[in-house]
Amino acid sequence: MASKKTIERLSIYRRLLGQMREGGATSVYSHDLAAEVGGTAAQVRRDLMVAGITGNPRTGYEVEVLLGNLAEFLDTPGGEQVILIGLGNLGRALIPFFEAHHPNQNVVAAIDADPKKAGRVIAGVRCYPTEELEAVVKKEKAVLALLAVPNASAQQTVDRLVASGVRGILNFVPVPLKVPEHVKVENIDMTMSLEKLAYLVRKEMEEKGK
Amino acid sequence: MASKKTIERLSIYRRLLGQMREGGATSVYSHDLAAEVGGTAAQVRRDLMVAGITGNPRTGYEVEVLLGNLAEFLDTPGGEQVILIGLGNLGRALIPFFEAHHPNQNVVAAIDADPKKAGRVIAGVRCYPTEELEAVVKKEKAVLALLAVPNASAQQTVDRLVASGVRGILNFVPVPLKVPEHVKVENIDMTMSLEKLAYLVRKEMEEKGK
DNA sequence: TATCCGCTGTGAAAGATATCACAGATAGGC
DNA sequence: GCCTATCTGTGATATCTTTCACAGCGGATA
Repeated sequence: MASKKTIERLSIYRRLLGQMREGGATSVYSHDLAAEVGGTAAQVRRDLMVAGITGNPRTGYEVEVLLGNLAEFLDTPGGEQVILIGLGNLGRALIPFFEAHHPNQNVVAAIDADPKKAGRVIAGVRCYPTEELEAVVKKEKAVLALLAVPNASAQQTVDRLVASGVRGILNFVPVPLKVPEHVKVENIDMTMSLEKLAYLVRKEMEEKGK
Repeated sequence: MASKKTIERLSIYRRLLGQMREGGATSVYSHDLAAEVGGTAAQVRRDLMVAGITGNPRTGYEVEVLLGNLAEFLDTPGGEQVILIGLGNLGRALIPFFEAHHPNQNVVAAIDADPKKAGRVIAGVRCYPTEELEAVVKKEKAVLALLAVPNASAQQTVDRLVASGVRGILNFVPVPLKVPEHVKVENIDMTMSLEKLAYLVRKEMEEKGK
């Protein structure tokens, strides 16, 4: 029912509302949120409508209530266990990043091909060798995975994750993954994003040239 | 003319074609590319059409030629200089990542608030203190920036980048940035992506439940 | 209690994106 | 040299997403 785009914005609204609450805000209008995220008020209202959230025609939305509604809509009760695969530069950087921001998704273990890393605890997360991937996924009941391995081993790692029961993969590897229908993949494609940015900037500058 | 979505896919096609060339492929059909990226053949043809690229009705597209056409369409001749702001865990991980994949965008310098890092060379990139941001942007003719600073300093850093002449920002900070019209921002919002993934997985599982 | 103002909730319209489906092209077989 | 099978290029169509625009509500005000 709710489109991907809507989910993305709801997540962003929530984060913003958290900051607004810190700042002492108790209620917001759709146009306040819109201004913060650079969208339109109608869009915000439509998104909230899709999530079944309703405000007050005179006072807008109560921040506290809205945060509760968004959590109810977006979050899985109890949260999810997340396993990190690949402890290269990027993989290691991801741990503190997600720890900091995410109460509802928890990085519970890491896997790396380098046997020297097995048994070590990196940024609070225990590391295991690749052989134990299946065992760790099952023991920790990991439903989500962060994939940050070398390109060449991405697909075979994914196959093992899927076979072990992982249902969602946040993919940092610039390779398209093949997964069965019931498994979801979200790609974080930094090199593509940088190319896109370069293209947009060039077009903008050509525009100006005319 | 070409939509953002189209640019994204063209960039992905190109990367794939590079790999295919390694694998010895000399020509591809639209449905080959489609199968690799998980799209439709019509979509691929339409994208290439938008880029003004044309194939042969009998033999498809010649890999070598197609790569050339895509480079001509996507790349700025001479490439772009990129400056990295913020050398925390994430920032440091980004350098080798982009070095590896990107001939056309070059990370030429880094900035960090920690004065201990100034003067050091990290992963081949020289680091400067924050005071020198404007000078470095100008000296290096940086047009693009990678933003990986703490949330609280994101906006003020962006203002300085924009004032120095940066035209595009790849933003890793989970805060919406305010920039003037002529500056482009692409957000890499990992925490949002993880939440989205969690949501999609939950929905999928509920679906199955019924 | 009655009036007013500015917000929400939402059908309807517009705009953007993806898919369909087929005419036309062409390499290869005969 | 002609026929065939199969692909491209692209109007037309369908679907998805955003925006418009306004009825209706509800608190503030007097």
